[in-house]
This record gives sequence, structure tokens and C-alpha cells, in this order.
Amino acid sequence: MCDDAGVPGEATILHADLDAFYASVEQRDDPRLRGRPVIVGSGVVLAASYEAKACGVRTAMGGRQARRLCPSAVVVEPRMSAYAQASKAVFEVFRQTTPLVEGLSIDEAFLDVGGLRRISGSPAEIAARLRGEVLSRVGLPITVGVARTKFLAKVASRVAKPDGLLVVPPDGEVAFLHPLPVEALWGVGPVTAGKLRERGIHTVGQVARLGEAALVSVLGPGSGRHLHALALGLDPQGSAAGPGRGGDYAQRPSRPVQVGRRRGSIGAQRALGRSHRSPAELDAVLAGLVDRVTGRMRAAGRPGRTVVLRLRFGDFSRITRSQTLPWPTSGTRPILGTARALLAAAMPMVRDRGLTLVGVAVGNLDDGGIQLELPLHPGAEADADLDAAVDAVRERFGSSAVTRAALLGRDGGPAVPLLPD
DNA sequence: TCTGGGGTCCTAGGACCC
DNA sequence: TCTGGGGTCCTAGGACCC
Repeated sequence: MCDDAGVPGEATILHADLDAFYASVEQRDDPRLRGRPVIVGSGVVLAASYEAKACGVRTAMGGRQARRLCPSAVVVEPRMSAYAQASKAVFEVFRQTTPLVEGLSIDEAFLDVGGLRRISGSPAEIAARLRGEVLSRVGLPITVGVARTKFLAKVASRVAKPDGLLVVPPDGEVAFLHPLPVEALWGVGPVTAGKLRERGIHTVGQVARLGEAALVSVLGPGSGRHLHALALGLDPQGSAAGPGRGGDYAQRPSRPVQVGRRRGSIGAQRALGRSHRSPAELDAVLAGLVDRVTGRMRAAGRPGRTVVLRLRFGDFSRITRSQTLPWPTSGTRPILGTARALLAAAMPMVRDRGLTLVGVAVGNLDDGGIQLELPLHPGAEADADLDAAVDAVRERFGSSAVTRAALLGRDGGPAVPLLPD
């Protein structure tokens, strides 16, 4: 695993994370908001400035509670397009720093600056300059963690927030990591933390000392082995229980920074509150969601195959129902038809328990390329099959210019792979 | 805590194929 | 006719993240 990306074991991974992103954009664009507690989102808190966080306001908190905790806060409605624009500008700074950028979300990314020492200086110097550039060119505070692995860099930035820079030297990893609470480990949420707390485990150091076998007995093989590796400062590729399981899991190379990762699903959902919805209203909600999703799929050029219906009931329990189509589409009609069928099948549960949320997502997204696999029946039915194929292609490419002739290759054979039944 | 909207990854069982 | 192992795909649920 030795390449020009840097000396193995050197801290060359940056995790760059904008601080209170939406709220910071609001403070940047409206000087009156600077230094004051700002809450973005009125129904539910989408982001809170650090002044608001000081009062105890948290992301995902109900708006009413947030205002009670922080009566002096300014509440603003989100401006998604402004945030998207700011994100774009920040990622431009990232990419001018190094081509090895892996975006994680609208406001954070990993950067690999290995091999840039001669041109750009040490990772710490690069990180400091990056913070300065994001502030001067985009006007936003950003925190950067620097470490040998993605996981450690991410933990470092979280610890360094807000508006900070923290380098974890390879020989200081254990000293940095072990005093931290278990919640600091990426992937430890309320449930896992609760299980550990029941056994008196509160710090990362205790997780490491507990040993892999004991951890596996508490959390299962997958999470147990993975968490143990993390607590040792390792960041192994793949899953502990996945392919290649074996005693050398912790010896695997660290996960690399991956450029150009594409998302795997596109979805939309809507909370319905407590009021009863008639079947017609429900269908209108569903159609609206599907329309939004397919519009985004077409804009992104990402047809998909797996339609997922997500429901939340009156008691806030959830189910998902999914169906995978034979070929990818971004057409509203086939996806809406599938979503309707899934909802119809779930209607008995909806009537029993009430419905508080509907979501539609399409996964198994196509990575581009043009490939269709359609059944072709021998004899008279082949004609109908070809018509169906034309419809499918029209649906998928949103073009009515597709003809049967265009589906056939020059030698009369199929231009698209056709599966005999 | 009476609860948004957008995602990711992992696990597990069953169908199906070789 | 019964049996074994390995692999992929699909479905469903759960935990977690921002």
C-alpha cells in the first residue's frame, strides 16, 4: 500500500466541515444576524448558530421547544438554493487544494493531501490555508481535522469545532482517542451507546480494553469487530462480517478517499401530521412525491430500478415496501404505478394504525450507459414486445422520437440486448 | 423530545442458479 | 432422490448521519 500518496502512516487526510452551515450562510448574508442566536427552520430546527446552540438548541428539535429555550433567537426560513450555491463555492476551494476530494454531504468532505508536501507544504499548513481561503473567498467558517485515516480526521474535526483546526499525529492517536466518550466513534448513536453504558463502558479507551470478543458478544459480529478496530485507531475497509471475514480484519488498509462517489438513491418524503387523509388525498400526496423524485432523477440523468415506499404510522412505527423493476426508468408513470401498487397493498395497515408520513425513494440508480434487457417472445407476441420496448425507451429518455427501427441494429439484429424468454 | 427531510450502510432470510 | 457449498439478487428492517 505504498504509493506516492505519501509515506504510509503519515497524517494526510483532511476532514473539512462547515460550522452550523445553514445558519452561517444566513449570518454571512445578513449582518444583523451576526453574533446573535439564529435558528433556520420554523417547524423543526434544520440548523442552529453557535449562539443558539449555547442555549441548548439542537438540530432536529421542534421549533416550539427551540424558541422556548432561546427566546431571543432569530428564526429564519431556509433558503436551500443559497446553501447549494455556497456549498458549490466551498467545494471549488477544496478541489483547488487537491483533486482527491470525497464529498460526504452538502457541508463536509474528505481531502487527501498526501504527496503535496513539496508543492503545498505539510498537511497542517495546507489545512490552515484551506480554512483561510474558505473564509476569505466564501465568507464561511470551517473546521478541519487532520489525521492518518478518514475516521480519525472526522473525529478530530468534531472535537475541534467550531472554527478550529486539529492535527492528530500518528503517534498521538491513542492519547487523543481513548479519553473521548463512546459517542465520538462514528456510527455510535443512542442505541449502541445505551448498550455500552449498561455495561459500564463510557469511553473509547474502555472499548479498546474490553477486547474484540467481549464487544462482539454485546453488539454482534459486524458492529463489534468494527467498533473495536475504530477504538484502536484503525479504519479497516469493508465490513467486519462481509466478504473476506477473517482474523486479519483489523490489518486491512485504511479506507481511501474516493473521488466521484455518486449517490445510490433519490427520494422525497412528507410528514402528514395527525389528521386523517382520504384515499384520494393520499394518492395526490403520493403523486406529488413521485413527481418530485422523477424530476430530480431526470435532471441528474439517473434512472433507477428499485421503488421504495416508506410509511410511518400513528404510533411512529415504520415500514418500508419495495419493488424492483426489470429495467431502470425515471418515468413518472411506471414509478407512480409501482408506488401505488405498494401503497394499495399496505392500505390495511394504514387503516388500522393511521398514517403520519409517506416517502418514495428510487434506488439501484443507473450509473449511465445505455442498456436495456427486455423479454422477447417468439412468434406473434414479439411484435407487442417491440412496441413495449419502444415505450420503455421513450419513457426512459423522455423522447417521442424513438422508433422501432431505431431499436434495431444495422444488420437487423437488436441494438440493445434482448433476452429470450 | 410527541418528532423534518435527505441520505448511507449493515444484516438477515429467501429465491434462484450453478 | 438426496445432499453440499457458493454466489447473486431481492426484500425488509434497523441504526446512524447531517
